[in-house]
Amino acid sequence: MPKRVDHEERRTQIAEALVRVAGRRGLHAVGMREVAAEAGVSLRLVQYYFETKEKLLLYGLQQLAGQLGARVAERLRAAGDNPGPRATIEALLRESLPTDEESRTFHLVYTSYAVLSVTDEALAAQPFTDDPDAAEDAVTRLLQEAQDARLTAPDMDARGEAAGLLAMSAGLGTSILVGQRTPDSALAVLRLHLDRLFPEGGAGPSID
Amino acid sequence: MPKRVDHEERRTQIAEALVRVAGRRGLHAVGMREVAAEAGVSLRLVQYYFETKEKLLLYGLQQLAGQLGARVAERLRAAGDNPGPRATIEALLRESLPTDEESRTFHLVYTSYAVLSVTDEALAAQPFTDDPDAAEDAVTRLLQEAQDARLTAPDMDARGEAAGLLAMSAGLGTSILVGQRTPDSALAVLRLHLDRLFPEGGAGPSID
DNA sequence: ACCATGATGGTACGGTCGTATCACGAAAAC
DNA sequence: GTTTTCGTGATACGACCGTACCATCATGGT
Repeated sequence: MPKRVDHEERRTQIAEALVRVAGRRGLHAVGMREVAAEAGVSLRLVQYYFETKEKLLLYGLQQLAGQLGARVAERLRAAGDNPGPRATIEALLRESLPTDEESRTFHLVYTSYAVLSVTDEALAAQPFTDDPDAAEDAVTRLLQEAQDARLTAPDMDARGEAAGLLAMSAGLGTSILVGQRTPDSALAVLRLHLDRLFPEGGAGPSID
Repeated sequence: MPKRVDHEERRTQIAEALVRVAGRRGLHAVGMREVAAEAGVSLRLVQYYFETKEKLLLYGLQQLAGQLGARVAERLRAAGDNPGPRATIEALLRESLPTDEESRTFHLVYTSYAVLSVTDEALAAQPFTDDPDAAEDAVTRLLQEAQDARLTAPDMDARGEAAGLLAMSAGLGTSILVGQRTPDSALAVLRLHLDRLFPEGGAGPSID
């Protein structure tokens, strides 16, 4: 047999090129040829590792979803439980805001996928329900911890608040994306909400 | 001179077809020919009234933004001030949720435009900053009224809370769109937030 | 009655897209 | 050393897209 190439590595390389192009020119405008050029390979190679464009998009989505999951997990682990639930949640939500250029690209492409998945049934809707559900679970857990530690109101609906928090964070992210709001003002809005959720005095050390 | 046709009416008719097609197959997939077929006119006519596709999209966006503004204004007028600020805000935000098929199409296409506007500089970003700003002003005003009537905390940051409320509403709308959340559960989350904003006892009659 | 002109239909053109086909190099297996 | 098979390149094909061009019809002004 001839030289064996790590398929998964190539696929990742190409998928990363896809994400870069999509972030620059919009997911709707990416073509196989442009992805190939961005990845530094020939068009044929893109076809070789992903037989069809649909599969390429799907793989790109999965990779993006994986990155998001990994990023959130890392945040959770890095922050640990030491700074207190409030700071952990704040760090988590801040991560999910398109602040720097990288996360901006990430959010743009992810949102593009989401919009496409509504009409293009080929793009599985799983990542758009499973991942948010996982995030909701995580935030819910953190809120419950805070509740157990008497940091929040005893009658707080942790799951509902988590859902609201994440929805607000997502909405703020979109606002930043379209240029309506600055990352700083979005963060301020988020903090305002968290301040009401965590009555003064019980908050852990603020990270900034 | 030959028969004169109301250009604005025709343009509206074609733009409505555009929105219908975009809601069905995705904004990225709409072509001039399909829009023409949906509107019941020939391709040439679409070209005649909108010289280029970009102008067609722009017109469609403006019309969509106008519809949104009109819908919100109507809500504000219909609800009036009689049910109290809380109920008015709730009605406002509920309107901005993709509940029925019509508003679902509306939100999908509007979101598609928003995503496109990030990379396609041709699509003016104004509607994506002006309209939300107007909505924020309206909600801020309502919150201030409520604050003056001692329905909310005296130290509430009306503008910040309005921004958060709208962001959460937008995020919930997207969740509904991608099938992660049902309209009912989204509404419940919204009410949960409003309940905390408006302490019990001061709320006006609930509308349902 | 007869034009001038707005409205409309039909169709062709250049380009790009995703995909398929053909061909070749190179290295592991025997 | 030959053969088989993976990896890679170049290129062609058919479809569709947005746009442009040309012809025709209908009608209001004179």
